[in-house]
Amino acid sequence: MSRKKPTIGDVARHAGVSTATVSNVLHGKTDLYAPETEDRVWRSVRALGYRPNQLARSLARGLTHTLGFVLERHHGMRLTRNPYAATVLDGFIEYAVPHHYQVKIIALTTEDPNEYAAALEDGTVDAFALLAPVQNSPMIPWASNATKPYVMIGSWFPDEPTILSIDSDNEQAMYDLVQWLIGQGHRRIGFIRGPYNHPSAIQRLSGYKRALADAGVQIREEWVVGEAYSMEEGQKGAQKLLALEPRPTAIIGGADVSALGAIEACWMSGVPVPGEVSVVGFDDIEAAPLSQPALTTVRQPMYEMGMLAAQLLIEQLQSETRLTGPIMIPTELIERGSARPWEPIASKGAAEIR
Amino acid sequence: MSRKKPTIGDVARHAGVSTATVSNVLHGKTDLYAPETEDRVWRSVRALGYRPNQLARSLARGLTHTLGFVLERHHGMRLTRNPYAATVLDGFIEYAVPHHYQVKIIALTTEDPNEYAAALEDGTVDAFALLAPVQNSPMIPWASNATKPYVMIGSWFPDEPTILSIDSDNEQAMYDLVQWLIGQGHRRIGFIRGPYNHPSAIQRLSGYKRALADAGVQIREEWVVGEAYSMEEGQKGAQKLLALEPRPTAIIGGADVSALGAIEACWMSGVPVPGEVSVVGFDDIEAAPLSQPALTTVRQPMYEMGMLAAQLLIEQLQSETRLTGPIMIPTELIERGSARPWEPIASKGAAEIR
DNA sequence: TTCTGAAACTTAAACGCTTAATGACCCCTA
DNA sequence: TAGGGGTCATTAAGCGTTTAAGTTTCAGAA
Repeated sequence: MSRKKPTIGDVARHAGVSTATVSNVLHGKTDLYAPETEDRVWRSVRALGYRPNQLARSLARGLTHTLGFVLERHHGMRLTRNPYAATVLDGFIEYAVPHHYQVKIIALTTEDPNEYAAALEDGTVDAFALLAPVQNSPMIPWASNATKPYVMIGSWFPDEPTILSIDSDNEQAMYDLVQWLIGQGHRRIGFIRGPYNHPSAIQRLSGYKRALADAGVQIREEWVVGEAYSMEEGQKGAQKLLALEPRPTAIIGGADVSALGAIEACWMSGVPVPGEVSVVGFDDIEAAPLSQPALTTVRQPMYEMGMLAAQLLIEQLQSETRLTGPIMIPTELIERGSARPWEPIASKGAAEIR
Repeated sequence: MSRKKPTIGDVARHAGVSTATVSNVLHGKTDLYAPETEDRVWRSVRALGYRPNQLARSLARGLTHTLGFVLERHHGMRLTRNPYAATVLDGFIEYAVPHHYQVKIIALTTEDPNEYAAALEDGTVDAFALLAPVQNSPMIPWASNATKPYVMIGSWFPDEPTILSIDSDNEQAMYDLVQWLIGQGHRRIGFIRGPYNHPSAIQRLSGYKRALADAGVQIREEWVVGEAYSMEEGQKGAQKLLALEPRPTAIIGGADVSALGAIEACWMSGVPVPGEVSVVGFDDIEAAPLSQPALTTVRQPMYEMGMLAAQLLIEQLQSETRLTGPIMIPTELIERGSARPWEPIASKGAAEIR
C-alpha cells in the first residue's frame, strides 16, 4: 500500500544505466545518450511508475518554478471578501500555469518583519508578486534590496521610483471621475475613502479634492468618510452621508465594494439610486454590473494586471534581468445605471416624468 | 547585492560549531547543547541574516508542511466566478495557516491522468484536498490508492464508501427545499440543474424529483433545464422557464450562482421576483443576501467545510492514521426575500395589495 | 601506427538540511 | 580504580536530484 516511491536511482538500476543518464533522458538532452538507451530508460520509468521529486529538483537546480503571491494582513485573509485581490490572483494564475509556473499564496498574518522574512526568504519561490502593500509595510524595504525578481501590484510609491509596480493612475482617474460627475451637474459629492495608510486611497482622495478645487467647489469636511475598502465601510459611510443636510447628490465609493455597500445603504434608507443620489465606484469588479442598479464605475483591468504581473516575473527570470519603475495602466469610465445627471430642484419633477 | 544566501554551514563556521549543533539549536532540542553555545549560534544566525531553506528541510525530512488544494478544469479556473470554490478555499487557508501549514493551489488544466499524476505526485505537498471532483474524474481511482492523506470536498460517491469526503446531503436538502416550496403553495417548480457528471447536481435533481413525486405533483420534463452551475446557465435556464405556458411559480437554482442568474433574467424580462415567481438557490454564497431581492437559499457552511477539510488533513498527518467515509454536514434553509407563498389566481390581486 | 575527436556513458560532487551514531570529557559511585 | 552515566559535541550518512568533469570505445585521419 504505502510502499516507497521509486527514485531516479531505482530507475537507473532497473534500466542498467547511471542516474545521470536517466536524468539526461528525462530532460531530453538527446546528444547525451543513444536512442536505444532512451527506450530502455523510458520503459523502466513506466514500469516503476516513477515521478520526479520536485523538491530535489528545485534544490539541485536552485529554481523552483514557483511564483509567490503575497497577501498582507490588511487584505483580510478572505478572497471572497476582497474581489480586487481575487481578480488579480485569477489573472496571475491564468498566465502562470500555462507557462509552467506554479503559484504559491503567501498569506502573511502579522506585520512582524520577521514573519515576512521567514515567509519570503525560505527558498520556495523564484519570484514574488506583492499585492497592494500599505505605506509602512515591511515589504517596501524588503523589495528595495531583494535579490529575487518581484513586482508590486496596486500600490505605487512616488518616493520609491525604482520599485517595479503595476498600478493605475489613481489620482488622475479619480480626478476624471469627479470631473465627469461635475459635468453631470453634481456639486455636493460624498467620498468614501479607503485605508489611511494605503497609497491608492490617498491618491484617489487627492484626485477627488483636486477636481473639486479646480471646479471651484468648496469642499466640506463631512463629505469624506470611511477608512477601509469594504461593504461595511461603504454602508456606514453612506449612512453618514445620507444624513447630511443638504444631502450630497452623488456618492463616490473609493472602491466598488464601498459603492456596493453604499447602494445597499440607500436601499435600506429608502433613498432611490440614482433617482435621488448617484453612486459610483472604482475597480469594476465582477459584481459591479450585477447590482441594482448596475454600478457606474472606473474600470481597472485587474485580471489583466494580474496576468501582466506574472508575465513580467517570468520574463525577468528567463532573461535574468531586472525591471524597475512604475507601469501605469489606463482606466476607463464604465457608465451603467447607478449615476445620472443632477437636475436642479426646479426641474426635478420634470426630470422624473421623462 | 545579490550575494549568496548564507547556509547552515556558514553559520556553523561563524559560530565555531558543527552544522548539527546549529540545526539542533534552530529546532530547540535543548538537551543537545549548552546554553552558552546556543547564544553563540543565535548571534551568528543574526549576524549573517541566515534563513533556513525550506526546500532542503523538506527534502531531508520528507515533509513539506504544505497542503494541496486541487481544482479541476471544470471549476473554471477563476475563483471570482466560482464562489463555492473560493469560500471553501478561504476556510481551508483560515485553518491551515495558523496551524503552520502552507497551502498550494493545484489547478489542473486538462483531464489528462498524466497531468494529474505529475501534479499530485511531485512530492511538494503532504496531503490533499480534492475539490468537488466530477464522476469520471481521474481523482477517484487516484484517491482509492493514494499513499498520502486526502479529503474530498463537495462530492460524495455512494459507490466509493471508503473515500473520506465532506459534503452535505444534497438529495435530502433539496428534497426538503422542494417540500418547503410545496408547503408554500407552489406546484409548478422549475429546476436549473448543474453539470450532468457532477454528483451534487445529480443528487439535488434526484431530491427535487422525489419531493415532487411524494407530493403527487406530475413532473414535466421542460421544468428541468441547464447543465452547469453558473450565472449564464442560470439566466438562460430561467429564460426558458419563463417562456413556458403555464409558467412555473417557483424556480430553483441548483446553486446560488444559477439562482442569481435567474433573478437577473427575471429583471430583464420584467417578471417581478418574488411577485410573480419565487426564486431559491443552494449554497448561501456571500452574494446571496445582497441580490435584489435577497436570495432565499439552502445554506451549506462552505467556509467551515473548508476549515474542517484542513483540520482533518492535519490530524491525519499528525496521528499518522487514515480516516475514511463520508462526513455529512447539516444544511439549513435561509429564508430571505426572493420566495414567497404562492396565492392561487383568485386571491392574487389581494396578495399584491398587502 | 599513433593521434584526434566524437559518441555514449559514468563518477562524484554539489544543493542545504536532518539525524542516528559515535565520541570525548567529567563526575560519581562501588 | 574501573565502570557507569550524564553532558555536549561532532561525524557522516542520508534526502532525490543535477551537472561538470572524466572515462571508455571506436572510427577515421595523419
